[in-house]
Amino acid sequence: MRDQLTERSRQILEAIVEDYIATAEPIGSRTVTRRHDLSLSPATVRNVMSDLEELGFLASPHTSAGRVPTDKAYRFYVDSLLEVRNVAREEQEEIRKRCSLAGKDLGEVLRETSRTLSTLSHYMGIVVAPRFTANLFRQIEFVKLGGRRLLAILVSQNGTVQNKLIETDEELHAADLTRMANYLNHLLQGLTIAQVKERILEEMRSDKIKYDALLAQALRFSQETLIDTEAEVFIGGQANILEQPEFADVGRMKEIFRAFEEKGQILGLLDRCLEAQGVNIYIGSEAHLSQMMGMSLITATYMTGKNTLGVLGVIGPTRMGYAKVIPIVNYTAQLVSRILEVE
Amino acid sequence: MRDQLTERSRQILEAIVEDYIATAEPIGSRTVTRRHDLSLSPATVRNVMSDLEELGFLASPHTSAGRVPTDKAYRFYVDSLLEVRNVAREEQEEIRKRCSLAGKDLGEVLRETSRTLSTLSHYMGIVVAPRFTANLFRQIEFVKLGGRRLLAILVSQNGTVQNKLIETDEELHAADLTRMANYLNHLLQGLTIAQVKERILEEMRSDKIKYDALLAQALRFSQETLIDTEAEVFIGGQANILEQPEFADVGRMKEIFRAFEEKGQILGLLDRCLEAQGVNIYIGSEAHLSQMMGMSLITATYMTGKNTLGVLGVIGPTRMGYAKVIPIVNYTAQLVSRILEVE
DNA sequence: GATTAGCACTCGGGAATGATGAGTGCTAAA
DNA sequence: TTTAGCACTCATCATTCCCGAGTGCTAATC
Repeated sequence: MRDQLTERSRQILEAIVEDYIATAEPIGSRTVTRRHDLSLSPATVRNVMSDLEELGFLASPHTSAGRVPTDKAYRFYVDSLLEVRNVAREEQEEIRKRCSLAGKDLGEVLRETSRTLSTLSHYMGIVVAPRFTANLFRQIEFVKLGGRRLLAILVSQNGTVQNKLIETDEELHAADLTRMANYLNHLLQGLTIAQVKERILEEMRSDKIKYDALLAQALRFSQETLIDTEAEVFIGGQANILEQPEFADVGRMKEIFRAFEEKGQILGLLDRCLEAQGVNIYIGSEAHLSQMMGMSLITATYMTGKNTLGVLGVIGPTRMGYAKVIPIVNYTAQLVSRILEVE
Repeated sequence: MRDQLTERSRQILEAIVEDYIATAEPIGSRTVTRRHDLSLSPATVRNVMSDLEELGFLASPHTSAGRVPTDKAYRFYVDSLLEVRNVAREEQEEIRKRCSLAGKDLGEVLRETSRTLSTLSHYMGIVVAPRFTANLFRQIEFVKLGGRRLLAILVSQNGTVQNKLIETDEELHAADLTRMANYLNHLLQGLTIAQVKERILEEMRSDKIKYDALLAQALRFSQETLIDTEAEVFIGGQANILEQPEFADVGRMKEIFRAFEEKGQILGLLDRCLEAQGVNIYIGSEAHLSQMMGMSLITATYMTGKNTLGVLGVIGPTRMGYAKVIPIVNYTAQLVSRILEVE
């Protein structure tokens, strides 16, 4: 791909992409020569631009309106042209301050992180909370509520809690509950939640269980408690995106907001980012999602040690300040990783 | 107030309010005579409308544009003119289906309730989750995590859970934790959370405590666990409100979305609704909130027995289908009450 | 006295018009 | 290969004009 383009076309393409990112207006040949010192005449630039259009890097909204980068152009720009900046001191400062623990619980930190991503980028910030499954099992407790209702509380190593209301067939004694909890805590010590699930299944098939109805019940309860709830997604600063001129049109805006109200829609995409470690970029059509037309997604995974926990990032128009946003996302991910490390 | 107006003015005001609710366009004298059979000429209607403007019920956007109801008119309409409809069978059906428990936890139910309110009304649905303080204490547990970190888990009668990560000065033994939990569970049995807070303070001052550092610590921990987190607010169907013509303007819309991103802003208003039992209506300026200009809020409290738990409702433009929305809000509140009753 | 017809007046919104300017593609000269 | 020149396109913006819905006032009518 790189060699289809001469050095000169590359320069011109870069100029157009950057100008368009800055102004959101179609770029004409004269504008290019005026704003960048290429020592070329507009006519020459016109010829080059015509070639670039032929190759699919540029498109014209109408005959006399200059040209606009395509998704392909942004992709080329991000892959080959972009010089990633550093995160400015003050921005580092702000991220660190706003994403700190400071007595907040995990949910609050992640919500605030999504907002921070949004204010710094001026687009939408997005954070997917760690899947519970990635955690280490710590302890399970049963609390008797009124009647036959039971609350199972599952605590993981890092202090996240999952609880589940269980309706039992018959009333259970406190002593029974203690026995069940002891049994499970012993059985599941030190495993990841994913392993816990397997161990429960194994144990259910074992002989020992066949003769002890109580333990069998304990296993069923713990299994029920572990039913995976949908991953939590925090989307921050939706209002910020309204500043962008591409959403001035109400219809477009309505679409966007509908899309993000159903967080599930975009979760599949984010799951894909979760699999690939590090920074991930989807530009417009690359996401293969109709709601993402004209939008780009920049994500980075956050992790403790070598365990990927979750993913966070920024969603904005394809005309996005990649050079600025990519390092911000990256820096934030690393910071969140460090915070959860200490946890 | 009622007697300032003759029967005829009342009819005309009602006609104007209803037409305006239906069309969102300023209503002129001819329109009134055309759409409602009052057997009056436009000229007469004009005179009446002029009087109504004088009295502050109507306003004209500009000289030749018909008239628009003021907040005062809506208030009068709601108080004196409105005939509250019943909730349609299918709507009852939908509310019941979507707000059912069906294995969901409380948060999910309330979130779905806010969405349901939104789809049925075409405005924004809003639900404030029960304050933890209103619950009955059931049990407190301490779970040791790594190092000096401790997780306190507080369970209420109805199965809601509040947990808090606590950093201790020195490492505690499991036996100590059990003793602490036993002490607290015994001490706080049967109290409401609000009472629990008081009891902890009392106990801290008692003599017994002075000679038992462990119990003193237990009290401190429980106190920390009880620090009230902000009430959870679910706002559903923000996108639905974009259908309304009054938000066609992007600037207005941006304002709204910003206002509701900071849920805290509106929480004060909702708290006021919480105090008054039953249905509450704030029309435009009545809320004394700049963000609520041009918006109305209809709420109803939900409760178990005689305990008010929380509040739910609908936010939309002042030009709102009160006759339809009020019963929907009311019905939903009753339904949610019933659901939580069984809980 | 209340109601209505008539009339002059206001004003926003939409259609028509035209100027402006940014931009293009093509051709021929440098 | 590059560039100057030129004819052409088209969105945008301001201007103008007209239309219609609406108003307030006055005088005639019930």
